[in-house]
Amino acid sequence: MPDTPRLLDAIDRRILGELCQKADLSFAELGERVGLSAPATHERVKRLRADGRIKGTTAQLDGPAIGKPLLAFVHVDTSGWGKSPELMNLTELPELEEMHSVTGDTCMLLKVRLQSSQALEGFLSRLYKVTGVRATRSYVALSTYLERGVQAGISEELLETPDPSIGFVEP
Amino acid sequence: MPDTPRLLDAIDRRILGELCQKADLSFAELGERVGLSAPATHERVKRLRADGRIKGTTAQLDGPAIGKPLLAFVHVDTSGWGKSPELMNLTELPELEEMHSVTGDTCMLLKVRLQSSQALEGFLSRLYKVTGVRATRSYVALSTYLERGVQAGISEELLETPDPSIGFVEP
DNA sequence: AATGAAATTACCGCCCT
DNA sequence: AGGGCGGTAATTTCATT
Repeated sequence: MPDTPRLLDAIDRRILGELCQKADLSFAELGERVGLSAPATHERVKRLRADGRIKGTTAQLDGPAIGKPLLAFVHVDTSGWGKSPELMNLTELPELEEMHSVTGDTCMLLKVRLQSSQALEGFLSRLYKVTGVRATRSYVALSTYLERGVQAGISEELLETPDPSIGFVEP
Repeated sequence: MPDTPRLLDAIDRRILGELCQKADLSFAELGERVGLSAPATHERVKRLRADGRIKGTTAQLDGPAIGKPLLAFVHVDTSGWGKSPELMNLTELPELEEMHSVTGDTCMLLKVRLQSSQALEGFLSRLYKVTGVRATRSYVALSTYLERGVQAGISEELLETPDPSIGFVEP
């Protein structure tokens, strides 16, 4: 299975664009939107899955509506680096949604969605029991203005050479 | 429309647990897993949608496989507060996946997925053009160990009173 | 265009107020 | 008696060849 089996054409992108917003379309409906017959569309989607472009389809749950009104991002400073088995154990907690190692002043970035601030305290307490965890910094979400999965589109705009006369620095 | 129309029972939670992992099960299959007939399961799912527990279903795209290998979290310092129309314009960029206002030393937290580091530069450049944006700090993901949507489960573990003898502080 | 599977509706019965 | 909920059967829509 090659890494980039085939190139995506315009129709593939439109299919991905539709499916990442609403995955429960019928193939007939999806085909109509992209200008293909149902079976042809089905074939495309099967290919996109086989090529690993589409990893699967999931239901989007509403955090507050299922009892998890609190969203937080936790930066973690560790003494060691990367994937420790102990750290990976946290993965079993359904409250943990993301775990990335990142560049910058911290090593690990976690995204957690919790029942309450008490649960956040419980989570941090759990985190500090992991050997190698030095310190944490938490950012609690006050409002979420946008939250969605990977989008198919790509902006030309961002690839333009930035105007050097404007200039910016990260401190 | 009441905020919490009905309470979730054990079967609802199991349905949510299945669907947030794999939303393209047949109702027959899903029903088998939770111990209900297909129509009864369908009824439950319809209710969970109507009550806003399930917001929709989406395809999970693979970032690298669709040409976006770079994931970054950008903390933004703004002079004003909250939702400015100018900031909300960024929402149109498919590279922007999340935007939250957060507690802590920065005001806004963004999640972006991009084609390249050049595109990240382009994005930051675009960001600095928004009035009120003072400074940014970017965390680029080196490895993603876990990335998933809202999970249905809730850990009892985190609600236990933390052992006060351990103790921890956020600096 | 045809076949088989699945979603969806209709309708009936049970249980617990 | 009635409302909520689940089961079976019938129908329509959709996936798949």
